Amino acid sequence: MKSKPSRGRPREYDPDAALAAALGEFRRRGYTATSLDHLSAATGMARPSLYAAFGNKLEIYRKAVRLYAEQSAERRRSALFDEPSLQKGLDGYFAEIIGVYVPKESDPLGCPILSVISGEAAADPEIGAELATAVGRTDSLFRQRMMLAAEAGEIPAETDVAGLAAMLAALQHSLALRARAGARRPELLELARSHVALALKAAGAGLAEPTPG
Amino acid sequence: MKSKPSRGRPREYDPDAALAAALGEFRRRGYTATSLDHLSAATGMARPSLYAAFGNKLEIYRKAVRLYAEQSAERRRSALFDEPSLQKGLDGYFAEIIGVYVPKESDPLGCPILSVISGEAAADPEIGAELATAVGRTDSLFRQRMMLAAEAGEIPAETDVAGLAAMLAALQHSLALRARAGARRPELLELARSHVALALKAAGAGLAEPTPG
DNA sequence: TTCATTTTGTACCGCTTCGCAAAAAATTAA
DNA sequence: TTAATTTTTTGCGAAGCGGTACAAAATGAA
Repeated sequence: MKSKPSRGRPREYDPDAALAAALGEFRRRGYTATSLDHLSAATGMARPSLYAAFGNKLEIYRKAVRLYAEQSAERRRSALFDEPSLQKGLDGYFAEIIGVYVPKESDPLGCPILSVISGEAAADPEIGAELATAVGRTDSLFRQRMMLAAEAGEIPAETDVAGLAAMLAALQHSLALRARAGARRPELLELARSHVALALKAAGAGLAEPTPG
Repeated sequence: MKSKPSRGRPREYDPDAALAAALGEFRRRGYTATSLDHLSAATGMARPSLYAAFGNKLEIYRKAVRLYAEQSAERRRSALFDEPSLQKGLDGYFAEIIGVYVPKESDPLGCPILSVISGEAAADPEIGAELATAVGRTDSLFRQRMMLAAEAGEIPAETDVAGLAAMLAALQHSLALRARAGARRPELLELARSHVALALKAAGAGLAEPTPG
């Protein structure tokens, strides 16, 4: 990670801005349908510059996604873990997610990963691995939160933690898909609220006595 | 729908078999990444024949999907509605779904609709409409079944039917995605079982007294 | 000034894409 | 046999694809 190579012609683009613009193209068009020319136009970088800076198309996508994930991960984690109430934490988490899946300035675009590379995942092992990693990340996030909830007595200790976590992951998968199919924020927010409420009801949240400590 | 045009050179292909082969290509490669040459090789039909028989790429996909939907719809409907027990009906339905999403002879491929055109849905309005239609079909299927269950007293009459149906649709969306990410049958079957169990628990199934009539 | 270094812009590579025109082949009807 | 009809085959054309070679431009260092 060289910080500032002082020699040579200074670059005219901002790498993070370029990656953000690239991700926008991928989200709108899908992975395969996005060409290097599209990326070149969206970033303002000539194709060779793009290649020199980030690598080939898959690497551009991966770097763009990594940047997006890093930028949004903290907000999600905070919504989920810094809120004492489990229900409020989940509602906040999904509100955050929906805000990304349905950008204010544009049509619903869904998830930059789930909604974009699902079509290519079966044919390209590298893309398949990318998708599997994303799914696994969500699963483990929810499992962590559910285990904490079980320890804190927010849900009964005998709850099927993995099943409950999977049920919440399913909500996320469904939101991504519905956004991709054109659903708007109010519809998705209502869906998330009722799904979370039902999931917590299934877990027996509120029926158990909180354990001290 | 002309049945048997007796005149002219007889066609050498079976239209339904060709569409099934085409759908296989779409499922493996994704919509955009599947070229007419791929379809030509898979069906054994030359590109102009393909074009003359089914139309352009999108029409080929649509016709292939319609054939698939017609062939699998009856099995799903039967699993869901012909089984008196709600839980068994749902378990049978999802077992059926998982059988399609993870074919025995090949790697997991996911849903021929949800997993294949998600990437293109935001850029192409026609494909977006195709995806929205598929999502809506699943929603209405589950809503019908839940309303019947409420009427039959299998779940309390005051149940949030739409929310419960959406929760089951979310399971289907999640199964499609997980299959696309490489998940195998046992994992998905276990996931479906626990999701259905939790959903019915949330609905309060079994806690209400069945109403006669 | 001169050189080393880095980014940019032009032009091109071989290959694939979708779509179609036109001819050849295979059949039935007259 | 001849004509009419339908499908298959061949081949093309204009455009697009991912990727790269190479020279021009812009900077700091010597």
